Order: sequence, then C-alpha cells, then structure tokens
Amino acid sequence: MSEEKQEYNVENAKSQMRKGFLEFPVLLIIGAKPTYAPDILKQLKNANLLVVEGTLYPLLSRLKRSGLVGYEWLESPSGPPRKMYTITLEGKEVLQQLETSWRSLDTSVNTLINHYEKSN
Amino acid sequence: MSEEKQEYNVENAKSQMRKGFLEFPVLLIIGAKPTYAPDILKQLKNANLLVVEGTLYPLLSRLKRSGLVGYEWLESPSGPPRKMYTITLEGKEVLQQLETSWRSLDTSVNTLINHYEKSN
DNA sequence: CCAAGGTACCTTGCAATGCATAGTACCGTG
DNA sequence: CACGGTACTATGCATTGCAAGGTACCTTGG
Repeated sequence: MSEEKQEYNVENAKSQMRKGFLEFPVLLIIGAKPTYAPDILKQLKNANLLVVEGTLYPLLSRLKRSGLVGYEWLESPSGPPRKMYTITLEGKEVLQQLETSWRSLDTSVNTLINHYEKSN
Repeated sequence: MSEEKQEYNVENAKSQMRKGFLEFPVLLIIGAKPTYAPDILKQLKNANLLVVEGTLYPLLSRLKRSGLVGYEWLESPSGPPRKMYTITLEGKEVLQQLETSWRSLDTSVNTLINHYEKSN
C-alpha cells in the first residue's frame, strides 16, 4: 500500500463545495425573472458565486430536460438571439424543496460550527 | 437531438448538495476531539447530516493522505480496535480556510434568497 | 462587400466525490 | 467454536464542476 502524501488543494475543495448545489441559486435567479445565460453568470458573480460557462450551460440543459425550466428565443438588440429561460410550475415546487434542503444544511453546519469551534 | 424528459430527483439533489463539502464537518468533529469512524457517523446524524460508511471511510483516507489528520489505534472495550483520528497542525489551518469558504458561501446564498425570493 | 471582433450557445473529456454493495477481520459470548 | 456485533476496507457507478475548444449570429469599419 503506497503512502504517498498528496497535497491538499483548498481551491479544489471550494470547487467541490459548489458541486451539486448550484442548481439552487440558478433556479432562484430564473425564478425571479426570465433571464439568459450570460446574465445569470453576471448575477452569480455579483453574489460572489464563481461559475463559468462550461458549468452553467450543461446545468441549464439538465434543468430543461427535467422540466424545471423552459425557454424561448428572444432577439438581441445587438448580437445573436438569446435563450430566455423561465421557471415552470414544477420548477417552482422543486425550488421550494431545494430551499428547505438548503436551510436544513445551513442550520446543521452552523450548529456544528458553534458546537465544536470553541474547543480551539 | 433527443428530447427525452428526465424526472428530477430531489433526493439526488440533496445527495449532490453534500458533495465535496463533507470534509468540513468531519474535520470540525475530529478537530474538537479525537474520534473514530462510527462515532463520527453518530455525531453527523445528530446534526442531521446523513452520511454512510461508504462515504466516510474513503473521506477519512483522503484526509489522512493529505496530512490533515492522523490516527492511532486504540483498544476497544468490546470489539476490534479503533482508529482514533486526530487533527494535525496542517489540518487546523485547512479547517480555518474551509470555515472561511463556508461562511462566504453561506452569506452568498442567503443574500440571493433574500434578494430573489420576494418575487414569488 | 467583407474581414474582424464581440456576443451567445454548445460539446467533449477529465477529475473528484457520494454511495451502494460486498468483503475482511477482530472480539466476546453462549 | 460458531455466531453475531463492531470496525475497517475495496470496487464500481453516476453525477457534476470545469477547462478547452468549437459553432454561429450580428454589427462595424474600411
């Protein structure tokens, strides 16, 4: 059994933290108002959530395939047409469940922090 | 291009939410006091964070390989010996960084919720 | 008219991780 | 000494973030 030490990469950890929960912020944004991809990227960036194209587009496709969002093409004042995504009824329901899950996770983790952090 | 609809699975979403960020609670627990795997599972369960063996053991191995934790064998009052994990100095540093990342994520998401949720 | 640059969308392949499943090994007890 | 409980380990799959590369539309300057 090799015992090679492997440097711990905090950047990777942050990246992994984003994993699987990005659907929630994206649904939140689309749920508030029809939007298209580059605008979603800007809003996430404003919120300090770094997401890149290569992550967002497949995510939007998944949401579409699952029926949580729909879209329609809209002409742009300058440039190619835009896919304006809108949330569906099913999307709204899932959004609420995701929010519940998030709150639960949030509470759990913050409780753990408060409970264990004093020991340092 | 196939347009087959794929049911959205909230359980899977929850599972994905846990992804990559479990290191943080686990490090928190080990950082507070030397512990062994089944006890960590209990504490996570108490905190409402469902984790199973098949997830925890590989995670502990990774933490060990990265030098964030160490362990020593301790005889059990009944049953096989236990791997008592302890946090290392490097582990404490990473723990603080993970906590910073968590707080940042927490703030971002809660801000998004407050900002967008009113539109419903 | 057309070349160049900007905008918008999409795809492919890799790495990391949660988890189900199955397996190994130690221990005490009846 | 067989059996059940405790503890640890290994294998393989599915999902997802992301880097990198690509296609297509539109406007503008020469």
